[in-house]
Amino acid sequence: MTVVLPDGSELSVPAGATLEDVAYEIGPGLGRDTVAGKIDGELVSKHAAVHDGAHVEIVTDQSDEYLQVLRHSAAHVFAQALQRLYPEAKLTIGPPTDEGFYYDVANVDLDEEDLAEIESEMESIIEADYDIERVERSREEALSIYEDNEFKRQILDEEADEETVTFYEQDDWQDLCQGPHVASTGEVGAVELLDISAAYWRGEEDNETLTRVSGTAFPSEKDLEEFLELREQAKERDHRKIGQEMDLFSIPTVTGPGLPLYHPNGKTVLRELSEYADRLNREHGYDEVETPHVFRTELWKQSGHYENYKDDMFLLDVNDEEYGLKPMNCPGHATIFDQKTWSYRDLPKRYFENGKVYRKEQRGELSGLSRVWSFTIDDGHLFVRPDQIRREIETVIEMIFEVVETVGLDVEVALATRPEKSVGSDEIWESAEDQLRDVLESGGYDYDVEAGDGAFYGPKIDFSFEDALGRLWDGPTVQLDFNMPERFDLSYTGEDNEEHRPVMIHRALYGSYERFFMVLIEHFNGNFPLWLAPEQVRVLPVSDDTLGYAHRVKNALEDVGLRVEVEDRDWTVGRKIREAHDDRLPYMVVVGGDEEEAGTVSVRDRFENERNDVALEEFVSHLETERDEKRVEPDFIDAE
RNA sequence: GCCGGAGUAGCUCAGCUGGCAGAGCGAUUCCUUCGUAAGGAAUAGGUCGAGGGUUCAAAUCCCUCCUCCGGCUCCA
Repeated sequence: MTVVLPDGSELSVPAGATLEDVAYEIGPGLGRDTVAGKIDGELVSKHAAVHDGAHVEIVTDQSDEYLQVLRHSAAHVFAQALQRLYPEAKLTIGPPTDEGFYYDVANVDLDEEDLAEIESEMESIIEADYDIERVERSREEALSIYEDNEFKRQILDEEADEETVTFYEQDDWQDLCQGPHVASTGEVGAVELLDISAAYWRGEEDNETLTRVSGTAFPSEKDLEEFLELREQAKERDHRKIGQEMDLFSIPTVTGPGLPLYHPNGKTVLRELSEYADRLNREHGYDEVETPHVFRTELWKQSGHYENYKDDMFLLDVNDEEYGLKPMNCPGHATIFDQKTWSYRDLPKRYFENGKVYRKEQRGELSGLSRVWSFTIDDGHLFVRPDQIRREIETVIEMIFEVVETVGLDVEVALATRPEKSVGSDEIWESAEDQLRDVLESGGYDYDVEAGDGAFYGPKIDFSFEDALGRLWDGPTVQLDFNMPERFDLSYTGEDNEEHRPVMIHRALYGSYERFFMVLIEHFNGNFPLWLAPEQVRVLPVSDDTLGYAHRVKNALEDVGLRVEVEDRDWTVGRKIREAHDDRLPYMVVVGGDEEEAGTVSVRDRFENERNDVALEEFVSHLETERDEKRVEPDFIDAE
């Protein structure tokens, strides 16, 4: 039979060959170095048998996948160490992750102080350099080994359909596992246990709570140190820390959880963002609307939110009538649409509102600005004819990419398709999904398909961003909705003089301002582009003698709408510069007697570039351009 | 909501084997008027997250609650 190698070439191998055999077939050196392999893209043990026509790839310690294999083995080292110290601990699953590995265990009580002890036990296992061996056992034998471990038994019952299952052994310890693993525990190199948390068995809330210990592993101590260093640096970018440092926002205990207060600096950034969105919306034919923060629950019953999300809504009793803070803007917008009759000629109708909504999220979920109880959606709702869906979706995606590119973010795109529980006919779902897919394809966008992840009312395209720690958060979105028009009995009169049902499209360019702000803070590390910077220029007089001139410079900059302050504390120039850098100013200008006489300024930017004897008008006009073009970095002084 | 960690001055944090609540930064006042990353001195600033308990004595030990952090689960 033949297998296909990564370069597309074919290799013929004897029937029953394993990946390791394939590697030896390619070359004895590669055979010896083989750690694991991939068959049709799936990481498997080097002992796995290949099938005819399989796309195979050999994993050696030079491969990207090697780290995954090594970390999987590190999870085993952890589990062995744990069971040496706590023989009663029950193992469940312990896979590698992007950052390291974890192992979920039961029947053991751990706190952070125990980790150090386990870690040193792990180190002695690594030092002992036990061979890691793959062993096949019968199902019966496996079941008897796990007589007291209902989790492993469940795995055997549900996942192992073969009569033999594989174990990996090291020293006197073994674990039911498909592998692959490195050759010996010594190969694991450097490990560190990072965290202890809880996880539900099989990820289901009703199941047992397990203890999850997560850690990371690298081939060498040096790699581990580098990783930990990067992790520390990432924490420095945390929006909560920068938000405090730059006086952007706060979430004091007294206001309640997840209810952020925006300080003047933070509000300035948000205002710039909303002005940008307003401009884009106007350019694309949106009409701005406004709706209140609270409605009779009748409205939420009509929209269906009440029955689905009642427990997560803030409900109020007003004169014996129930009201609810709005968790979404769409019912309000649908109601506006419903206030008059529409012709097919009027569509698409595009409404827009920066609407603050309130959702009582689970307490354990709240986190900085990324998950809050009150947030503002840059919410757009489009009421369209079925034949207009494609064009409108296309435009929304263009708008989203304009925003994303303007700020220089990386975004991941996912098409979420019909879930099991959904409303709407097969035809309309199929057509809608096709149109979304088609827009993504013809636009040449890279995207993943998340099958069954759509909303119950329609398919959607989600755009997500990474935070400083690499966690993904949903941002912009565009969603089709077949449900809301039904529930609000929306209609328009068609060319045929019959009533027709419009389709609703929900969309947000930022997602929520809160979350987008969080992503931007971490993305820029607080070093906002000029157009977003809360304070754009700080004027630093050399001494009190030039305070007057400093204010004249400030006025000249403010005349073109720049945000400027004069540093008038009686500090040394060095100190003023230091402070302005700490405050992440894009630009500072130093003025003294020389500048006053010549009518110039000395410019310094956040990259510590300096340029003296600059004509004020030249600086002002550059800043206007830099701001209006939304350039990401200060570029008045070209780096030489 | 679940498991683990944490909450002390405006900020960052020390004190926590029980015995007078501390430091640095910031703030205020005074001196200094300074040329490209911290000039000097003095002063003020605290219900130690909240409530209860143990004790002669609690920031420190115990209980309950609140809030935050890391994961899990959830996310219209």
